[in-house]
Amino acid sequence: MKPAKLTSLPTIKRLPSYLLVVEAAARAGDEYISGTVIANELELEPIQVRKDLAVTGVTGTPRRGFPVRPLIEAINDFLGWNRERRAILVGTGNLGTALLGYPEFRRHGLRVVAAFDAEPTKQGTTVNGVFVYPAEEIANVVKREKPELAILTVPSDSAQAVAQTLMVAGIRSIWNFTNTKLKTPPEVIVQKEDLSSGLAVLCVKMRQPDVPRS
Amino acid sequence: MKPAKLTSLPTIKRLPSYLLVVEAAARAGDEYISGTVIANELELEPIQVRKDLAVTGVTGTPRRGFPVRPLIEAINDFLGWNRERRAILVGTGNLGTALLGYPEFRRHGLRVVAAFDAEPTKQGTTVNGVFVYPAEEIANVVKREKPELAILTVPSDSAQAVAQTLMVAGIRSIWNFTNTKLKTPPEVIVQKEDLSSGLAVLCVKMRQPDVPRS
DNA sequence: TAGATTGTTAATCGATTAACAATC
DNA sequence: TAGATTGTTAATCGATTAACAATC
Repeated sequence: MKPAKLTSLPTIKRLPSYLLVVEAAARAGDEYISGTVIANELELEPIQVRKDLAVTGVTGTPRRGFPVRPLIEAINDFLGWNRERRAILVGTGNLGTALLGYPEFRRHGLRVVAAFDAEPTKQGTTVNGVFVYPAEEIANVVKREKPELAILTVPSDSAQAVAQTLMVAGIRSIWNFTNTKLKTPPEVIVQKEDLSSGLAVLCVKMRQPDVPRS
Repeated sequence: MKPAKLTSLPTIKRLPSYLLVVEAAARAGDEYISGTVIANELELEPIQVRKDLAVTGVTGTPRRGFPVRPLIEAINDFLGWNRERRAILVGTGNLGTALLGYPEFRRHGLRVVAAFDAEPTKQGTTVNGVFVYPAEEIANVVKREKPELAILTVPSDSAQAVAQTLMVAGIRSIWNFTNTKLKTPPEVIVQKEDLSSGLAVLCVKMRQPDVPRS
C-alpha cells in the first residue's frame, strides 16, 4: 500500500481561513460554495483552493461547488478540531492571559485544564477561568490531568528549563510562544509562533512594498 | 540598472532568529560567528544561513565566519529595526494588552504612541503605559501623532469597520491580529498574524508526526 | 601549510499555476 | 442544451540544497 502523500504545510495553514469562509456561507444559509467564491473572498487562486480542499476528501459538484455542511465537518475533521484536546499553559503573563481568554481556541477543541506560574502572587488565583498552580506542581498535575500538549508563554530565559520540566513530566507536544529555539528530542513536537517574524515581514514590506504577499 | 532581486519571504522570516543567535554570541564576547554555528543552533542547513545572510551585504571571512557586530547592525538595518516606528493600537482586550506589554517590540523600534478602545470603562486609562482613547478619536489622534502603522486587535466582527476608519484617517500599514481577511486597496500593506494557522499545523503534526518541520 | 568556511553557480525539490477533459 | 466548475495531469516557478573554487 503506497503511503498517503503528506499534506504540505502551506495547505494546512490555509485551511483555517477556508473554514471561516465556509462557516460564513453556512450561516448565510448556502448549501454549496464554489472554490472560486472562496478564492475571491481570500484573494487566492481558485485552483489553489480546489487543490487544498482535496485533502479533506470532500468532492465537489461541477457548477455548484462543494457542499457546505460536509465541507465544514471534513475540514474540522482533518485538523482534529472536532474533538477535545486537553492542554496546560505555563506562564500567565500578558500573553498567557490573552491566550487563556481567546475563545477561538475553545471552538477548536482546545481545553486548557490548568495554568502554571512561578510568581507566588498568581498561584492559587484563577485567570480567565483557569486555576493557576505553582510551577513546581507541573509534574503532579500532568500526571493527574493527562494533557496532550503544553502552551509555553514564559519569559524567554526560562523557556528551555520549563520545556525540560514539561518533557520530563511526559508532555510530547509544545506550542512555543517564546522566541527561544527549544532543544528537544525528535519525538517531541514543537510548534513555534514567532511574532518577530511577522514584524520583520511587515517592516520589510513597508520599506519595499513589492515583496510578495503571503 | 537591473532591479535588486527581492528578498524571499522565508528568508525575511528567518532573519529575526539569526539576530537572536548573533546577539547571544556578542554577549558571549565572540568577534566572529560562522554560518555553521548559527545553523546548528537553529537546526537549519549552513548553506541556507549563508544564503540568507547574503541579503544583509555583510561578507564573511573563510575559516572565521561573519563579524558579529557588523552583522547585528546589518540585520537590524535590513529589517528597519534600528529606527523608531510610531504605531497606534486599536482594541485593548487581552491580546492588545499583551502586545502593549511586549518589550521585544520596543527593542525593534516599535513605539506605540496611542491606544483606542470602544469600551468607555477603558477610555482615559493607561494600559502598560499607553493612554487609551475612545475609538472615535482615531482620526484626530492619527492627524496629530502621525503613526506609520496600526496594530489591529479588535474583535473580528468589527475588524473591517475599524480598518476602514484607519485607512480614512490615513493609515497605510496594518498589522492585523484578527482572523478577518481585510478588504483593502493595493497600496495598503497588511500583515496578518494567524494563531489559528499555528494551531492547525500543531494539530496535524500531533496526528501525523511526519509532516515537514518548518 | 592544511583545512574550515565563504560565496557563487548549478541541480534538485516541492509548491503553485496552467491546461483541459469530465460532468452536472 | 450550454457553460461554470471540478479534479487530474503536466508545466512553471521559486526556494532549498549541492557542488566546488576561492581564501584566509
